[in-house]
Amino acid sequence: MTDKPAVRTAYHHGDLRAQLIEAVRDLVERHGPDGFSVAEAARRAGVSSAAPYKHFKDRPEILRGVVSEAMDRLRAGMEAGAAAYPHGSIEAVAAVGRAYVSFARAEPGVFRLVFGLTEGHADAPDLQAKGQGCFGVVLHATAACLHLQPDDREVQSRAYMLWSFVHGHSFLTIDQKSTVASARIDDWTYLMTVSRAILGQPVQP
Amino acid sequence: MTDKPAVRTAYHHGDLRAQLIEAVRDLVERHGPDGFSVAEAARRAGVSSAAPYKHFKDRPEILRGVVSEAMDRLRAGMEAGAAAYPHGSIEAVAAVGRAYVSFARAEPGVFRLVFGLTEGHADAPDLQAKGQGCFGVVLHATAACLHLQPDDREVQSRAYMLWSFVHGHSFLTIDQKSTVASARIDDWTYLMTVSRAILGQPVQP
DNA sequence: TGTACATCAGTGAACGCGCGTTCACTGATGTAC
DNA sequence: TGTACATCAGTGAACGCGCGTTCACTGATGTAC
Repeated sequence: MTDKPAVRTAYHHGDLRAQLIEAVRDLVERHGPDGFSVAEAARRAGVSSAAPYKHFKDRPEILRGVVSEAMDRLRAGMEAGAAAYPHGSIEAVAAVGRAYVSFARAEPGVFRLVFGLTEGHADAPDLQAKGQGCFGVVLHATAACLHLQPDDREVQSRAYMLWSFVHGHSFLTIDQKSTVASARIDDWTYLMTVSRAILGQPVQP
Repeated sequence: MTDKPAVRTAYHHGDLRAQLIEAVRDLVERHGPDGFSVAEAARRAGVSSAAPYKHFKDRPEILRGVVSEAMDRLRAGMEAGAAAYPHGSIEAVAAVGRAYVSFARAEPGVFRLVFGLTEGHADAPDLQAKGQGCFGVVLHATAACLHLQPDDREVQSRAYMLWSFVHGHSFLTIDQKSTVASARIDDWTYLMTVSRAILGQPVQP
């Protein structure tokens, strides 16, 4: 009950909490969203199987920790993508999508976990807020491109279309379903084509 | 080793194999892709926990059975969707997408399983073929709409775009992520808008 | 600087549980004569 | 039609396993005086 924030690095272990999250992240990556156990994560962090319970209430809470951390990275990637191109350009929109797809490709297990969280009910307020934050990046890039405000109906619906699209492509890619369509083109051409198709049409008044 | 095909309905149990698949389907629906056990499925079917092994080699094989059956239904739904509108119309394309989204909404757990199968490695040839069959429905509707052949590059890439889109929308819907975008419009308007955006542009020679 | 004390991260043993899979078996069904 | 036999779907008991979680504990660290 001190007024110090929870900085407290390097206590006994160092930073077990962060190491557990990293261990779980890795396990999820290797064995899928449900392919991890608290025991295995503890083993990897070099602690007893009871130690994790000093940092997390139960198994789902650990999963939520992993998701939270992953969403931070996803958002950072999307923002970096947008920032790499002129504000308001279609390229900036496509780059946000590219960052999304890259994340999915780099960490398919975690990506699946982020969007398939059923056990640790994903309706936790902080996760909900982070999701909103990620969509906000798409929303702003879209708004800038259309010269409208982010809360405009037209912006909302076109941003959602882009999101659906990129989300679907991400999943099909990591599930290797995209090989079903034989004539594949590269990501960037693809994202630009779709962004143009969705943003390039006249805005209805 | 008789030359009879494996018809053999109503033996001892009746048709345990089908009942097990149905039980697992239901469990996956209730508890997610990994939330089922062979034991629980057997219990539901009213047999001992060893009985399933007379019909399936192991746990993953049961899952593959569920996926196979689900893909049959998905394809049938898509074909029915296409058939409900004039051949070559944009409506027919949108209707294929609508069937896909409906399937995801009706059976989110199974839908996730179909596309996230990691354990029972989804590269089984029969499942691969069924996936190809589903995409074929999109491909044919797209080809008819563009007055081109299904193996045309342009058709392939536009069909894949449509698929990405519908696939993403399906996932976002069942994950309730689509509520993040506040200004939601109804499915049909949405599917028609996107189909037009993707198919309505001039075909490059 | 030194001492006494409070804190709390991590221990290690234990629990009860349900699981996947195996095994030798039983007994209903289909078939050949 | 009746009998003998082969088949094989389903049984029930058993196995070893790893899991999630709990509990009383210990001992290193930070802090107050």
